[in-house]
Amino acid sequence: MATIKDVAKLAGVAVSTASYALNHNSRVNAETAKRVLEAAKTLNYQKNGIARDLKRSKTETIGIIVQDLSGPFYSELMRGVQDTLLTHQYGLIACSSIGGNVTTASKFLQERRVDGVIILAESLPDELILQSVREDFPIIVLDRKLDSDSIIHVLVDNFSGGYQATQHLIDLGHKDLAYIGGPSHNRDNQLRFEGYKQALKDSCITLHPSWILQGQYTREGGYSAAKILMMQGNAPSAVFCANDEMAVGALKAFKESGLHIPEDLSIIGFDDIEISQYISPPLSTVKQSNYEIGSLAAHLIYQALNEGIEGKDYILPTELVLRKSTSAAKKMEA
Amino acid sequence: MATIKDVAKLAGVAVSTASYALNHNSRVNAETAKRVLEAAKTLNYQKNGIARDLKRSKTETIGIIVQDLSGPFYSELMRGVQDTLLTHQYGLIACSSIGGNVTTASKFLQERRVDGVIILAESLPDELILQSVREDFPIIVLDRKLDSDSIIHVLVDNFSGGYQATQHLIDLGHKDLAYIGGPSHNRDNQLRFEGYKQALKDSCITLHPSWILQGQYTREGGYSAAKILMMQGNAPSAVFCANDEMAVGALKAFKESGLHIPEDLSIIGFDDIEISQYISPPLSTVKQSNYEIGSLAAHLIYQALNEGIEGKDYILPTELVLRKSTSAAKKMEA
DNA sequence: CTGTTAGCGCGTTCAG
DNA sequence: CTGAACGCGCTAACAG
Repeated sequence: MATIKDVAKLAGVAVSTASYALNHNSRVNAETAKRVLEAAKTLNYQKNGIARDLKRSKTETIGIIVQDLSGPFYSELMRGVQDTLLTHQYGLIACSSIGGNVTTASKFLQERRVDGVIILAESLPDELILQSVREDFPIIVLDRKLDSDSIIHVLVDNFSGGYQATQHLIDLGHKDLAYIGGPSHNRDNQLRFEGYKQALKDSCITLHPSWILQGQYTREGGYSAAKILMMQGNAPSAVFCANDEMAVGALKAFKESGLHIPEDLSIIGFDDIEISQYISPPLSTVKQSNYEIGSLAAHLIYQALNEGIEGKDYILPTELVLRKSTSAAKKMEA
Repeated sequence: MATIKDVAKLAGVAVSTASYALNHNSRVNAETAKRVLEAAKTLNYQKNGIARDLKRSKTETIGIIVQDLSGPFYSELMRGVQDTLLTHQYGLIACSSIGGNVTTASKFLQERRVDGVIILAESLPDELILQSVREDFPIIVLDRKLDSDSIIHVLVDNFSGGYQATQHLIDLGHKDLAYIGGPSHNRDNQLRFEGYKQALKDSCITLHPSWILQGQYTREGGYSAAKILMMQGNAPSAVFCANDEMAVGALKAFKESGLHIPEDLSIIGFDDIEISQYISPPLSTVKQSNYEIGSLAAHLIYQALNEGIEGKDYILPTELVLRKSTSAAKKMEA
């Protein structure tokens, strides 16, 4: 447990000199520096990063709080964050929001252990975030909209995405449009649903309550929802699933029942997850660039830390990705 | 950026008193404590965790270094770690090993920012780990075996797993057993292969070199290996794939060639990844309990920190998971 | 029993 | 190249 003092003593210099030498500051004579470095090696000296951070009052590290470290969080998003921070020489550490408010999440948020945080954890209470607002501590929230202009939001335009997906089906001539949604309290889901409703409204199509189903955002949920839909008798001609996972499940259910996709029924998802392009037929979907979200979040945090920005909100557009699971409606009246 | 000093000043007490009050130490009179707490609230005081850690020389946080924060790392394992640390009131932060040795990984390892680390990142150089060995800093390595008795290893018994899988096929009457392996330098793969060879030997079955193939641990690799196997003419009656990914690929290849699994050919994998149970037929495989590994790792680190243990190594057993991709060999000679 | 003084942990950095 | 202050909170020892 050698400290810089030990190194200095062994090298026969002052602590300050040792510090300069160890940080390769040129004001130290090469000879001396070498002696210091050797002493450090001999003693197996390792700097105490905590002391350093304390003194410099910065950590050059950003924290990201995710719902569950063990869950499949958005990997593209994480990659975007990582890549961007790396170019700015910032480190990244992640923690999960589980465990009440004595967790690492609150350490990140309240105890200055990181220079800024990115939050992607629905279960983290609003209050905890709001309480953590303070000068010069950028907080980027990706999973909700909070009422504070010290918080920067990066969100996806879920409403438009839902609208786009629905409008696409309508454009193909579909009028009987089911919606398989995610958890009802989920904000993203609500907005996608709003988009769906608005699109129907704008085309004067009446919403059919029995075609509004819940699939919990899971593959199994989508599967069951699709089964229910078929059991009801009056099947729709197209289905908009609020995420791709459910769409995959629903697709399976429809295919099992002998329906041909997209000939008999069109299906569109949301998210553009990886397998969407591999399943058969490849899934049409609405894409949100998670990499871009992550990268933007990281970029904003860097800016906030180094140049300063006003707490602005960013809403990223969604993009329709058309593959093979949607096609023109059959002419029923023909 | 209020500090404890400001709080003390506002409350009209000494800094030490403020500290006691904030930590709910009973030696401070309730009245005074209340004044302090109020002052803290007024000033929106938040303790500087870094200063605290520095003084106490411990962080009560464990770091886990994974290959890639954005990749699909073993989620069950992470859950095991999380659960266990939580019960001991330790925090967990994760970082990835990418980015050279100026990364957060080295901050974890060398700068005392965490009380201990768990490593699950093949790309992290051995030297970096070895350099980081020091008194009272537990390091648990899950992905390799290092030559230092200050390092604790938690590994899976890959040899036995390979043996089990092979023996299972032998028990079913198979004698023509192919092996589709992972990267040859990969330790896990080597051991699984050793297990395979040993099992053959113990049953006096000669190893057939043209049935030993390489699939790089990827689905595509497994697919190609299976194709090659079939092109060779003398197809085996059973295949042991060193991981499930390759087994999935191989299965696809065999099915495409019109083989019926398991009637025409038995196939067994390794890892028990999630999709193994969903594919058709569900894959028989060798399971390693990742949750258990994670939980054990966390437990060991806690013990090392609080009670002390000798750097011992732990090898966890594997378990055969029989599903539908293996069945009795056809009687060729009948 | 309550509150205060003072030193510590460790590295950084300014004035000399 | 060095001495000393500093960042901030903790805590042992002491005084009232």
